[in-house]
Amino acid sequence: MDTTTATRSIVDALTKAIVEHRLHPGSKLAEQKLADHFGVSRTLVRQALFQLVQKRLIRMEPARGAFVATPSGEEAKQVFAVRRMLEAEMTRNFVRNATKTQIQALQEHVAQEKAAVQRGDVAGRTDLLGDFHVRMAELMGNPVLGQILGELISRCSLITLMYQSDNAAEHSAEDHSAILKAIVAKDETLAVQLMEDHLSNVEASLTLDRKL
Amino acid sequence: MDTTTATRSIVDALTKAIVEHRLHPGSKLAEQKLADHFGVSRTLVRQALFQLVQKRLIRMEPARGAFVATPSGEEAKQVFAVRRMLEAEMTRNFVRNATKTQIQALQEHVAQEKAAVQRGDVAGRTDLLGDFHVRMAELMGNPVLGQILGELISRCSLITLMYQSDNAAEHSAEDHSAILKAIVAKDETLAVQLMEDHLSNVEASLTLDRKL
DNA sequence: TCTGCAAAAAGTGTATACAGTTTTTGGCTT
DNA sequence: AAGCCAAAAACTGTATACACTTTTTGCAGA
Repeated sequence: MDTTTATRSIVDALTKAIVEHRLHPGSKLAEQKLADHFGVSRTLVRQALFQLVQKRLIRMEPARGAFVATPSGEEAKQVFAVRRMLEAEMTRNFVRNATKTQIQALQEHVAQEKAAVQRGDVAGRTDLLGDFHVRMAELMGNPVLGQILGELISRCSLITLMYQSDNAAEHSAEDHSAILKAIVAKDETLAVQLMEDHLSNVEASLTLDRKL
Repeated sequence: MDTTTATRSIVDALTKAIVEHRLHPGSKLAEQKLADHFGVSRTLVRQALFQLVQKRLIRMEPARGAFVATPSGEEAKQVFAVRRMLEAEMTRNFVRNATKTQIQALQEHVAQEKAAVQRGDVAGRTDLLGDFHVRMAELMGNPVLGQILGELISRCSLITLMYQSDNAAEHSAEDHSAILKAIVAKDETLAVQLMEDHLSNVEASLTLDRKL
């Protein structure tokens, strides 16, 4: 197996674990334990950890090791600010250029979201709600944008875990539905506005200013 | 020295070399040679190389090694598209919120650009022209945005080297000056428009569709 | 029981070793 | 002289070794 693949699978596994909240913010990530778990040497684990540092999902302290990241409230606001910039324009472009097939793909996604909400599947729901945004970026045929957004959204899953005050994020599925409706109606201004509002709502539902 | 610092300095040195065109797209980066050059073992060099892969400045081929990236024309367009999204909004926010001190800082930067252009300092000019955008992002007090933009701009320096057809980018200093003038005049719409046009001009000055 | 401290254990940071692959070299054939 | 193949060299991918740092453990003293 080439190094890229081996390291990549560790990065993916750890990313998944963090995004799905199986690893909590602040948790220690001991290299040897991870190495044993994945059946490889520390070398590959370290390579993976360094990549996760760059994705801002973990931090490394000199001689103390790696820990799941604990983004500050300030950082959270910045992440949301960038997301609004990117996703507003993304939405605008989507309204202008999306094909029927692409819109249909998004509609199916939203249907899945609703199903997850209805059956109380919290993990699946969280996953799908983030995926909505990534999916949209991918459909735009701009992988550069898709990758940046994907990373920002990963960070958001840490942020929401740390700062969620209530379950206001449950409205997200409805927000997505409304955005999609505006897209279908080719109402560019409304779709953009709804997307911005949606992201602001998610941010507002967090208590980013609480003291630590 | 903690690992972060050691590896970081290698990443920075290689980044600088690539951005400043001392390492050309496609060049082989042999690990042992780099290790000897930096006076460290291959271990640290490899860590640095992996980070550069994530920054999209190099690519690694299985069992063949690392090479300076050769971004495709398509990728270049995507990078510029994302830059327009981010920098348009960044400019809007800047007009709204920038303090006198911040505007002054940008004015001094533009003055430096003009000086570099006037004395024919190509390397310094290229550096400063990219820095204008990074500086603006930093002044906005959003490091998350700053970092993303910084990486996109690094990639642009590879892109411009590969696809530059003429020296149309020489107009950039004037563009920056015009943008700044609109900012001073608090003309939000104009400033945003000029920034978008500026980025489109830079992109248009490249021959991104040429066959390889 | 609680505090402090020293020894031991565990963990990180870097270098090196080694297996497997790719590239280069050099000679042999045509 | 050009092309081809095998041996050698160079290089990558992973594991391991080792020095140094941090954390834990366990015991002595108050």
